[in-house]
Amino acid sequence: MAKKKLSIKDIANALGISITTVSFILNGKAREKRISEGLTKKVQQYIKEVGYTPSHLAQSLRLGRSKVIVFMVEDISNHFFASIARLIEEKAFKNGYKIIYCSTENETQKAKDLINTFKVRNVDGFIITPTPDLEESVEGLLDEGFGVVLFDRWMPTVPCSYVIVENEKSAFEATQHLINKGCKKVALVTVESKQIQMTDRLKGYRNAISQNQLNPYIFEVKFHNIAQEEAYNKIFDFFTKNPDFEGVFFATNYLAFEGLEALGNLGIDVPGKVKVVSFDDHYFFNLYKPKISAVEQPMELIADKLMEAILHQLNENGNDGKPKQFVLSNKLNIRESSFQ
Amino acid sequence: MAKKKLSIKDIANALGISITTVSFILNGKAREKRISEGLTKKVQQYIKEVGYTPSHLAQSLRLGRSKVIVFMVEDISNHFFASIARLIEEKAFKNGYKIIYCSTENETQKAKDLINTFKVRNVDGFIITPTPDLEESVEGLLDEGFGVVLFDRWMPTVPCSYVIVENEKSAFEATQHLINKGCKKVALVTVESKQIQMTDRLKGYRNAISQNQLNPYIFEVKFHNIAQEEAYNKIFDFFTKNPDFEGVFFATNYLAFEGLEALGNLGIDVPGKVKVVSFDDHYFFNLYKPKISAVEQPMELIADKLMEAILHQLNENGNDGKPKQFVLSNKLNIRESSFQ
DNA sequence: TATTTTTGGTAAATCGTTTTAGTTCAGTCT
DNA sequence: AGACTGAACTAAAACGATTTACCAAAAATA
Repeated sequence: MAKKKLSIKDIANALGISITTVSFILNGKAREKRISEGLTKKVQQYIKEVGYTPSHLAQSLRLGRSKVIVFMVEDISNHFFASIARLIEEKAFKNGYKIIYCSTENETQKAKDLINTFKVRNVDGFIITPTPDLEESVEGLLDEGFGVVLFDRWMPTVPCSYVIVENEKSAFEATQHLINKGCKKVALVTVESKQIQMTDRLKGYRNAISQNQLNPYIFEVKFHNIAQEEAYNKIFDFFTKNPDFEGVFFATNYLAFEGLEALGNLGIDVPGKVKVVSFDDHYFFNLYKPKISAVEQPMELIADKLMEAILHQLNENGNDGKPKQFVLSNKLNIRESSFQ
Repeated sequence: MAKKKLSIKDIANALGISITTVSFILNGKAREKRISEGLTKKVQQYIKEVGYTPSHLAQSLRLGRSKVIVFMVEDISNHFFASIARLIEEKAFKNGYKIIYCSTENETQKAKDLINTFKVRNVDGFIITPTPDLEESVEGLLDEGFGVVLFDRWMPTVPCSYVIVENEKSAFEATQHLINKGCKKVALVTVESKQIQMTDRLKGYRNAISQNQLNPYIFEVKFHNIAQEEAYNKIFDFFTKNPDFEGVFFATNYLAFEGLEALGNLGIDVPGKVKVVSFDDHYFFNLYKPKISAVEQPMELIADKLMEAILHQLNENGNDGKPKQFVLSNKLNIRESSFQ
């Protein structure tokens, strides 16, 4: 026996007044619109009594904004993205926003399709980890007045808000750390990707290597959530053919997981023979034996800044039109057991 | 220069016909409503040309359904829930639904608040991992005609659709496996919770123990995402005081992670001295040395059935009013290295 | 030819809000 | 007394769709 939802009209009828009056009172405009205090109290009382709440759908239609933000990431089941999702959700909620999520699998076409779908659905803003070649779509969104904030990666050619971390600097530090610990032959295992967050990590590695007059050894893997096994096999191969490394810097934690398994199965002692550092810290790195050092991204801060940036854009008044761009610092968590 | 979004009225005006006609054509009712084929084609052509798509907000308001499903779990950043989220998202999308997520932190009040918020927002359905004492709220949702599917846990007193796994059976098997491997003193480490998914696992453990005429050793930890350290400390304490166990069954993977770390730090050999099985398989159990055996839930199938159940309820025609209740089988992944 | 049926459409109500532009009535000013 | 002011509300348009009920003209039937 579904209780019918009350509408503002029901309230107005029940009290014998007009819809307009109720609406004014609901929106706190009673004073301004000269509704008498007596009536105001009476209406508020009645509303509380019957538990009326306005329809957000109708409001959205009327006001042209839906209070929905799309959180579009590479893969929502990925630990990093899921954690950010969790933090974002809470902050969004506090500001009256809901979050819809979707995963692009880092496929440009899928990202474009998703953007189109949600544009139509009257969402207000997008938080996006852009896939390759998404510049046009993002520019389109901005042109059409949607809020957009990129994260994890950005687009040098698009003047858009973003929240990223110091990939190059942290990759440099991680590599330098391996070198400081005495590694002469230090490899980088990274994904085959032209995306800026990856090329920056590559740059950081290269800089550290060349500043120490060492030779770079770069191994790129096609990495896909689906193709985990392939990644493992490739890394296994790599280590089989190059057993003389002393240090490896993994550009993502998933690569590190596969790499550690490969090293383990090859019977290579970590950290005795090979020392390891990974980008993107993970609960497991602390649990694993030996503990693995890693670059930790400031999750809470990322989420904070994402919210700040998107709210800034969605706030008609506060929005000065300028994109907000944040570059945050990471923290290299050194776990000495991986270097003893 | 924001392109103004086209409305059905714009289309009608541009072609000098009525809104009604356009609407009929859009909804594939041209034949039925006797719109001539010529005009139909012309309108379709024009719509394609200018790229018009109807406003979902307006449709929702008019039709009373929003094509939004809320995915309300204990914690979206948890690997299990995030993985289900990922699968659900895809399936929902294919059926024209969007997913909004939120985390309850397993707090009853927060869950109730979220339910109220979303009821008001005109969502169509809820997929929920219920917190304790949520019966009334869920009954309320059902009364008001929302689609509801519970998962991970269910409520014996509420006739609601659900998708769960065979907790008791798998816990039995896991415990029996430890016993088969020669463990005489087998402990259960579980969370302090009256929720059915946990009490079922407890039951399974008890059954296996008593069928083998052994003594049960049950240790309950207050577990909270936030209180990880506390869990670790308690488990550490437990093992310190009871160093003579031969087998431990962890009722969740997070407990196992903390437990393994504690065992490691105590210098207790796994699996030499203590053998371990965990509920809820995880990527990491395969990576850990030694590999850890675990009960794997059928993620893909869970997501499938969740979608099936919720769509069944949201489908006016197909809905026979009966709740769909699925109890799925798990798989015990035996990783022999943890038993050698 | 007069009547009915079919064809091809349209006007207007509706969903639940917000907001602009009034309206009514009592009191004040001159 | 007549004009004006302000207080306290309200009617109606708008947001963008769907759908019921209706209509005019042409075709079919009697």
